[in-house]
Amino acid sequence: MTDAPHRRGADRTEAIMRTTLELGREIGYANLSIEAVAARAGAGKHTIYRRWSSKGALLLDSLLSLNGPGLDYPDTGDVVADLRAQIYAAVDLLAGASFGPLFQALIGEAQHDSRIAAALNERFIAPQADKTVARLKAARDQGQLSPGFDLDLAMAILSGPLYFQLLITQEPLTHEYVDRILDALFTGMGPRPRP
Amino acid sequence: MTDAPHRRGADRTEAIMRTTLELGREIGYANLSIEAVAARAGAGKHTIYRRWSSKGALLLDSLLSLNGPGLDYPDTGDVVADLRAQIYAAVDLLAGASFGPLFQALIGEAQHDSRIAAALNERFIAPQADKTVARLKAARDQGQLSPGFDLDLAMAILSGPLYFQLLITQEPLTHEYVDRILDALFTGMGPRPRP
Amino acid sequence: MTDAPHRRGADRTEAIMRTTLELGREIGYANLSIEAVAARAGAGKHTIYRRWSSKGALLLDSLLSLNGPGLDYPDTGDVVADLRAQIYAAVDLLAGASFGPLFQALIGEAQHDSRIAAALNERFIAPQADKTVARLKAARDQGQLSPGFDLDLAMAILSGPLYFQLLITQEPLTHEYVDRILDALFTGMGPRPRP
Amino acid sequence: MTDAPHRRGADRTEAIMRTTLELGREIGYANLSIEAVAARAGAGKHTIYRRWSSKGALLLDSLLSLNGPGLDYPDTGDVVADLRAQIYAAVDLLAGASFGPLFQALIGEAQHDSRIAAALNERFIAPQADKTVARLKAARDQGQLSPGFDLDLAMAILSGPLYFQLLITQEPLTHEYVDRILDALFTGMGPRPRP
DNA sequence: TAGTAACCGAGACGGTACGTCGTGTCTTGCC
DNA sequence: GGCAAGACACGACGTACCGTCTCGGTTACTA
Repeated sequence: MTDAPHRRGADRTEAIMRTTLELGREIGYANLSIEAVAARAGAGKHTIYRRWSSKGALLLDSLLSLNGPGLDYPDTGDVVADLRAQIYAAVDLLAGASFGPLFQALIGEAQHDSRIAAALNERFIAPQADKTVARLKAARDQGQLSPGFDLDLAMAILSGPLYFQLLITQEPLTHEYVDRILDALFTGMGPRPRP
Repeated sequence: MTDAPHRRGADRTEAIMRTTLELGREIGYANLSIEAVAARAGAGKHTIYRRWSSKGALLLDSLLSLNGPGLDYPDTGDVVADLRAQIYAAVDLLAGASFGPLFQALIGEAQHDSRIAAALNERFIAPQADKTVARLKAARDQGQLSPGFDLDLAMAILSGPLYFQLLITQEPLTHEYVDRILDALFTGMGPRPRP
Repeated sequence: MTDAPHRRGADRTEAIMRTTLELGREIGYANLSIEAVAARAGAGKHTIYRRWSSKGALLLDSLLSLNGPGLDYPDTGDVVADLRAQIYAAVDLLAGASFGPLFQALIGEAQHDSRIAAALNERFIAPQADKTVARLKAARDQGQLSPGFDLDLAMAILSGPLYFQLLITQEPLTHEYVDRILDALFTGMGPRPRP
Repeated sequence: MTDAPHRRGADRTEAIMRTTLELGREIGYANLSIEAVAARAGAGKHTIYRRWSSKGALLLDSLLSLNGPGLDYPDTGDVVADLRAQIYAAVDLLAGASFGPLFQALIGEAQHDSRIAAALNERFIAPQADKTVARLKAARDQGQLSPGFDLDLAMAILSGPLYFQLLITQEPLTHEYVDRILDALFTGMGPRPRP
């Protein structure tokens, strides 16, 4: 009817991904199995394996199919405000009750499966980082940051502590904590030590 | 004969942990199974399950059994040098060819298993962090850092980017990168932005 | 090609039963395990459990798959000769070197597992008994036996001592012994006691 | 204190056998394990293995420890009445609700374990049979039975159908059925067939 | 419009590992 | 020195998924 070229195929793909997220939220990633997704989705296992090579790949696609909108930076002229807005959004996604645990589990999976790691990087992490770096670069070009400002390192200082908290100490990620990091990055930690 | 109190038990425990590391290095964490460890160690599966509740718990203990010495800070009076030395050591352990992949996989496992996460934190992460914070505090008390210096945040800025690189972007962790972070923390990123 | 309806399934079923008998003869029923049958047959354990609920059920089917022909009575007009022929055949099967031990073990198993007992009865014992009773009935109808002749009891007297010898005293079952029982049944034990 | 030479030992032996019967009646022979008996009896496994070589041997001893009195034939002069009394008693024991299932299971076990079979024969079956044969012999010697009366066969005809019913068809054993067999043996089945 | 190829559900299949249970042997320490 | 307690190596249990495969029964393109 519509112009969708592979109607049946796309339907199944979406149904499977939807089921994956649904089931994943219910029973957690560790208990999730392709077998169970197939059963719940009313799909044959083959139909899943035809599309994805592993549980991780399936979840990755499923999660990425969510943020159709994507997180784009507006450039309001205020770097800090822009970064803050964007990081708030990212934190809400990663640490939110809905899909936070699945995101977290997916990053966990990436530690055993380098293909997942690569795909996760390429399709989720890098785009985010690139936008952050681009926004910082714009600020630097406009003279808001010193010419020697290390863009990549700044990005890492903004992201690292958050992922550290998410993955390692497993404490809740709050907006307040984001503020502290932003503050430290742009205001500094205080006078340098005198060795 | 000797004063060894639980000779038989301790013997098996050590043998199993040794085998776990050996086999883990050979075939990787994902392919590691309790069954295989038992077989290789000449132990019954029950003997393993009696001690550890999961593959992750076994690997955690096995890895922690390695650095009996632990990484202690000398206080040379130079905070930056002391931190650098300690972080170098940590990075060499986490990213080293020997056990780096296993450490990484263990952190991955912690994302699906909250008991592993808690144990990992309590027995590996927190002690390290505490020492770092203590060393920073000593420096602050001695006036080498400003009174408002946020110790915990500094620790997070030192650790976060490293774990980010280890777990997320999966790029190699170098001493040079550690230097950049230390530099950024204590020297600053440059003048603050003018919003 | 042919009319075989469930080719793949039937193939595995037969292969598994064949292996069961083969392995059972080699190592005995007590040492037989579903695990070992699966391994020898090149089958997954699940494939066995899908068909049979226990070792006993598997052996029962395997043994029954043997005598496709079955033991049928010809009616030559001579009851005793007909019975003799049929009982000889039964005794040869039950006490034969090939499968006797397995039959015996199966009857043993039936003592702990009432489902086995029921199936064994229904599919092996009862058909045999029915045929014997039918042959006796024909003889009685033709006036070769007295009208009050107790068919069921006669059947029990023909079978009981044989199973007693097989299962309880574990002495070898000979044709000569069958003859003695037949003789006793139809000729009598001698004059009745005078109380 | 008393003259019992191995007081502690005998105590344990009895306690273990008592527990075996108790537990056997509760959960059935198939589910019975030496481990469970030891636990319930508050005994070490070693203490059991020191005395019995297998579950079957333990149960055999336990069951035999029951009928301290034993079943002795009075010789009232009436063979049939004497036999009837004794067989009633045997049937009540073997098919009784209390220990019948355990007896039955033990006979089942004997089919896989020839040591059990031998012991069962020697200590339970043969003594019974011997007494029966002896009683029959006395009757024959007193002229109550014909000189050619086959004592062993008569014993087998008396026992066989009962065990057949107990072990094979698993129908209840009644006194009425015993009567039918006695009747057939001593009164005959009717006129011989004319071949 | 008929044929035909791809896709699909269902699920059988050979595997691997799971976590549990019971075996029979052993070691330890109490009494 | 017998005993309770239970650790130990071992082997099998029955289950769960894996990833591959075969089977028919629809689609939906192609000729």
